[in-house]
Amino acid sequence: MLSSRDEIAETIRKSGHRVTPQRIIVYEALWRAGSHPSVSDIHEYASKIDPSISLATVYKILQLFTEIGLVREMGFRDGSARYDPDVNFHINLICNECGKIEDYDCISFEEIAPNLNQRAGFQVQSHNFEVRGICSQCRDIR
Amino acid sequence: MLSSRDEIAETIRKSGHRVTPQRIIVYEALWRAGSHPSVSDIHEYASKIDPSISLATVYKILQLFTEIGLVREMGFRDGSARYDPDVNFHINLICNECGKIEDYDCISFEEIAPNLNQRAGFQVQSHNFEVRGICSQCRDIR
DNA sequence: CTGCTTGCAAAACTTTTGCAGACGG
DNA sequence: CCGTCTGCAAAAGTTTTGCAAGCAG
Repeated sequence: MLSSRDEIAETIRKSGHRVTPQRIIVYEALWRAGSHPSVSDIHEYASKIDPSISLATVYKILQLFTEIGLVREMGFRDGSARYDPDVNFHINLICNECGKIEDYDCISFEEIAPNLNQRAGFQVQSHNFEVRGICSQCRDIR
Repeated sequence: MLSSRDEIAETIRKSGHRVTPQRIIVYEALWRAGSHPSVSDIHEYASKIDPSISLATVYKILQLFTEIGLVREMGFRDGSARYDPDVNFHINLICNECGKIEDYDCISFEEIAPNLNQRAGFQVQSHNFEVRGICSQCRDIR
């Protein structure tokens, strides 16, 4: 995570966009509104800090953050999008029973698909690696 | 792909569900309505075979197929869900420019995350590995 | 026959859009 | 100050639901 507000502001500014209070709040909400939060989660958390922040604004900011690589859009299909502020390569373990999402570290992407750029001519910008199943807690309950 | 209608019917029956013409049509549409089709794509294709098939029915059937492992729900977030009838482990290369989705084979999942079940107590049911970027064609145009 | 499935239409959500006013640099 | 950004409200989609009628087994 980017440690301070200054660092976040710097990243936004460098990408050619303006630093606004709403953007700072949304970035904080991304990390604090629970793990892999939905847009609603983020908006709910952000509203605690600034009740006037609008849902549409949250959508727009998340779109911007995705473009500049500050967050990763998860293809979590429960009707709504989920966001992962950890943009480093990792596996998301999603429990089909309780819905919990856990991060799991594995070997590097380069080891998984060596020279993807040369072989397929594909220039990688982001990853989304989801594995669904039953987590240990839900398995034990059964 | 399951080669014949009989095989598909058998799989559905074995899962404890009824075999209906709509289910057979949707399964065929999954493979023929283009690569990684959306629900609309599938419904459109299915309608050519049976114009009376309803969109709600297609949704319900896709939900069932996902549960019994006959198809994989992709977390492709362009507003609508996408489905991949190839449930074998592979990478989906998604072009951020033109939207094209390509399949890419890589090392096995067991090599990527060895003994996931023992290590994390996670019982894997399905995979969804998406890599976004720019495809060779779009890169050449630039 | 029984009760799972379908089709229809409405409802519930999520996400996008257009615009006037606010404000960051 | 200029041009980007926000908030609002409406619009556009997508997905779900309830129910009566239809069919698979």
